[in-house]
Amino acid sequence: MELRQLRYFVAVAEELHFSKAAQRLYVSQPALSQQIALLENEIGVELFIRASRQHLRKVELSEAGQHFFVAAQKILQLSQQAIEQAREIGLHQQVLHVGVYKTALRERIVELLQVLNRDFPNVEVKLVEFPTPQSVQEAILAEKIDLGLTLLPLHYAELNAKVINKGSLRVILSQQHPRALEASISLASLRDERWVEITRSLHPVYDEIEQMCQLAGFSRMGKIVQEVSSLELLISLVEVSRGIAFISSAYDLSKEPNIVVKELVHTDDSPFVSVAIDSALVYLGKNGSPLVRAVVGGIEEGRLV
Amino acid sequence: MELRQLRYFVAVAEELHFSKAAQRLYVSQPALSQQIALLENEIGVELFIRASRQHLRKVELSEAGQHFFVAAQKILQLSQQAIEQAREIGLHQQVLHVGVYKTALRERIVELLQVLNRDFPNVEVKLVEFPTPQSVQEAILAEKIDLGLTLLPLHYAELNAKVINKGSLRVILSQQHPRALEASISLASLRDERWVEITRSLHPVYDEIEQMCQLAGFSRMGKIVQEVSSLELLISLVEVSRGIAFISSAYDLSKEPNIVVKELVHTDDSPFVSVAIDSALVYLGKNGSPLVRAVVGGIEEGRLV
DNA sequence: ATTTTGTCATAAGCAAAGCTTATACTGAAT
DNA sequence: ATTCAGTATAAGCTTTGCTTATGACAAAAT
Repeated sequence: MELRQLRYFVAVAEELHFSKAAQRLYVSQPALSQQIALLENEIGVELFIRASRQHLRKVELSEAGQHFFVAAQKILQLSQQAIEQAREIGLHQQVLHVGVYKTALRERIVELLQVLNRDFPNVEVKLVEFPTPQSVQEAILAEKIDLGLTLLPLHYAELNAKVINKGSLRVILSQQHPRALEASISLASLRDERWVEITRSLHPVYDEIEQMCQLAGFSRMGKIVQEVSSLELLISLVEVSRGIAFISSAYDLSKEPNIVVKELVHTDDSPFVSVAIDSALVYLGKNGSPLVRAVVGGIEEGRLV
Repeated sequence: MELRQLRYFVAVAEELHFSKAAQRLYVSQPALSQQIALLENEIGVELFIRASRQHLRKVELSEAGQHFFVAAQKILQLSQQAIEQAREIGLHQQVLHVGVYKTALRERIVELLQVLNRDFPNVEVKLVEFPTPQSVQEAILAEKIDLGLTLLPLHYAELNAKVINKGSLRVILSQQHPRALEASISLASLRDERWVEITRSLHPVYDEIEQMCQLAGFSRMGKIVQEVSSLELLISLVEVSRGIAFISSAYDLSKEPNIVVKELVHTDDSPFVSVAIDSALVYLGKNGSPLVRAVVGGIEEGRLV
């Protein structure tokens, strides 16, 4: 018997529905059925009375299943407590320095802080802001911070990354822009626009974007009317219709009143290779502290994303 | 976190020694180290202070590890109780009919009964004896018994088997036999002996043995001075020096005062293909009851063998 | 001091377990 | 009858865990 089977069993017992429980557990329904069957075989007792048989429309707990349900809940609860207790003792008053790329990724930052607060309540988290994605990575190498929340790609082989948000490239326009009301926008149709952009040296994927445009049949060379050093400035310039701009979907712009965000659509006459702008947790590959590894591992389990 | 990791952790915490704990768990030491490392990573806390560092000669529990140890024991105990409780409710007053091949396999029978008594105390076990290995299998097919403890090979495709004892062929001699004191015996050196044997129709591997002898360069044809219908009689005849006989290592003959058991040894001038006489639990492949499946599964886990 | 021994960690390859997609089955509703 | 909802079964693939072999490191022995 394994705890996974107890987790699965409890989910089914609560939902009284295999498919729904499977969804909740983020696994397929057959995987769930299989694990429950294994559990029942090991115990030698049917825990559920299936919907198919017995002209029932719902799954029901058998008598043995009802008792097992209570026991399983208790075991899972104790397991969780055991982990938390060990953390409380072992990580007492530890400090975790987290470097972040600007405030722009604030959605992710908030989620990360919530998870840390829930799972590692005794760890003190100190946020440190950095101006560029790469500067975050440098700070990790220099061991000034334990963990970084920043954009890929990685610039150093010594670093590991766990992607937490698969970002795609979007276009932002001023509300006054003639195309602000169009439902969809293809890349090729932007060939004659004027652009604002982050300075190339600060830009993680400047060249990749140019490449993408070339594939769509045009170049932004000479059409970038202004280069700026910060995202805030970039957004402000788009707001006042200085030009339009590319921006990652990782940024939440819903609170910018004069900005319209457009997804780029693939069309037959305008196919293109999209540029990935993934946000990720970055940390030292070797000699990572147990705390950092636990945090990184826990992120995926709690399905932050 | 999984229960396996807790089981491993408790073993190490009790032994304070990775290698010894690994032995007790029937796994290799690296597998154990790996699982403990995974557990520590998930929790984010070192549970042990390793022997290598800190000039200690023993592994020690860290402060967090000590508390986790108590919790882990409790969790494992509750898990066991949950299974037992479910069995008590679900298998209440069930009867398990176990067919066995004679009393000859008595060692295995005793072990099986002990396991059943420990893990399924509410199940009433009824033993039924059969005269031949095949008759046990027939009784399973006819659903007269739920489970059989008998010798391979299987005679019906509908049956499944779980080997619990890999038997090899041995030779028994009377204590008066001229070779009774020899340390080792090769098959080829038995070419001129006189044999007693079980009647061919009752014998599971009569032909295989003849084949094996042929490979060793001789035949028993005409040298079998008597065929009998029971093992007891066979042994008695060997005792009174009527001849010698092959017998499976599955049988315990230590209490037969006038019998000497000899392992067959491979030598360069007497190589041979050994005949397997494996004892196994046999049961219906399809539609096996949960109880039967749990029993068969539990055997391996408890390492009956 | 150097070698040997004891102990745990690491590495690489392999076997087993679990997961996913696709499909079959079963009773109920239309 | 036919469709629908819900679960089981099957087949293939991926991940996990296990094994054997090797490395690192400190203590004990020579």
